[in-house]
Amino acid sequence: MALTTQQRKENILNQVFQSGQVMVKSLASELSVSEATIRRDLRTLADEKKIELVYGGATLIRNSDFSFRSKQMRNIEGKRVIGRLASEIVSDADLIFIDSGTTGFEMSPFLKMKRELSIIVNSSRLTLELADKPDFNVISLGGRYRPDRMDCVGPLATATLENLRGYIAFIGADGLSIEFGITASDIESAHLYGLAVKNARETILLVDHSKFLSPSLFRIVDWEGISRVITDLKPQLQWTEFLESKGIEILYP
Amino acid sequence: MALTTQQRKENILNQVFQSGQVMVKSLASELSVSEATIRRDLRTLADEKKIELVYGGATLIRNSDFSFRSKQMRNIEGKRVIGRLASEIVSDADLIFIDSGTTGFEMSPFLKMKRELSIIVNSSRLTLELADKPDFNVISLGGRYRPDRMDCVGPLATATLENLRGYIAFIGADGLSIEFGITASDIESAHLYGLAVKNARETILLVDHSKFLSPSLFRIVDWEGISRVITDLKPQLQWTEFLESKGIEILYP
DNA sequence: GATTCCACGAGCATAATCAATCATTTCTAC
DNA sequence: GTAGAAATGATTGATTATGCTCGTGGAATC
Repeated sequence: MALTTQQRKENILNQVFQSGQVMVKSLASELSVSEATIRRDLRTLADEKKIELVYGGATLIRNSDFSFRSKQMRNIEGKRVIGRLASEIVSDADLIFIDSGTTGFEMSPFLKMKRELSIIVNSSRLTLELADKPDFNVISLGGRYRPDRMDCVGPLATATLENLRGYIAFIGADGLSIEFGITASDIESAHLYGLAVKNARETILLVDHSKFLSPSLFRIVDWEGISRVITDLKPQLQWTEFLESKGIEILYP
Repeated sequence: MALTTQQRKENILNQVFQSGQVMVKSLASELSVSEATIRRDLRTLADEKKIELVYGGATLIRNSDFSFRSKQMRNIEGKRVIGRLASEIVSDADLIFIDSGTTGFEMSPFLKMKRELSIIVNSSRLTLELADKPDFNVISLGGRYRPDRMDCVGPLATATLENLRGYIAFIGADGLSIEFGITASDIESAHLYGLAVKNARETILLVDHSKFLSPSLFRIVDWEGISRVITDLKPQLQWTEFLESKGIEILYP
């Protein structure tokens, strides 16, 4: 049988996914091509991160790489620090909510060190990232899916959220203002996260230093619902004084 | 035979949909035109995103496979055919529900030729697959996420579904039984899809021929809610008679 | 650690396929 | 009928795929 290169590669991929491993020799005889061709195929597939080369053949890829960390990663280091600090608040078997922003996403590697967490999310990135840990229970909110942000919002999301209480909410705002409160750059996120805070047992705010004094258009909540703020640098005096007056704890490295 | 350009392209498209793959050489001899003409046709169709060029011919649009294909690729060709037939029922701007099975997933390349669909899903695979088309409105059900099936089920999913009506449901059963009805292999899927059928305006059943006479444990619904059955091979006489007596239309290639 | 075996990658030759171009034919509008 | 446009077929050079050989080096056995 004369297979095209595409068909052959698909065949190889199927075998890899099926049995977790393939060998150059057997593929060559099975597909009636030379071992050189098989090696070339495997190398191409490996370049595309579809498989992983091993001596004698290829295997499934280990790191299910869903991390498109390329764009909009301003101050990624700061967000990672915040993610680590935030994770320290979480205990085994906790019930938490994480919003769909990049800061919350940075919690995931540290959260994976915990055990038996239940995690409410509206982000498909976080779902995929966290769900591969078998003892985690990931609850997706549902709703209208926004491809650009990879999250779900809208009435269906809020309706689902109304059925959930007792969680610790981790919210990453787009902007902060002493007078106006915590803000987001789009109204649907603001509405959903406002409800998330309202129903939460406790709310932790995750904001890197650039968010102070740069409010966005839509208010999520005012300061009443917030119990702690985690950031990457010590805020200015006016902020520390303000937050202290509100009884809000400030955490930074 | 003298075909017009248009007829020839339709013929090519049909072949691609039927077998998933066409080759320049065979098309040229089959349609009695030069290979150059075939290449031009294929390039035009590829420019219209109808097919994808590969070395030696063309294939269906490739779904962005990550590790999905790992299991349950039994009878993938049959499922693709069913997916194509099912898509023909869908019109532009329709509201549809698709379950999280592989058969439903095979509808996606054909659905992408439609416009302005609203699609209710509980599968993150389908979400990611369909959401990159800007005029599509993807509604995710939410609920407890199951990593192995990449879908959401449970009370939160059913609660969200209770808010939605008027859609056409496409359900891919795991098994069929004349006495017991349509069945699934896990109770949570069965419960969710049972509700999906109950609230649907119309329900289309997608089952490849292997599902006939192999019922699973958990009933989704009995036959009352089903208006059409789409399969890949003509069922046995007892099935055609039974479905006819229930007023259920049968579609196969 | 030394030896043997064999997988691997690079380079080359061959064959198949593709893209671009041009001449010819067919279709269409006037 | 004629001119212009579109479609087709053939040709050519470029690209891609494949198989073979050979030198290198990793892996297993002793």
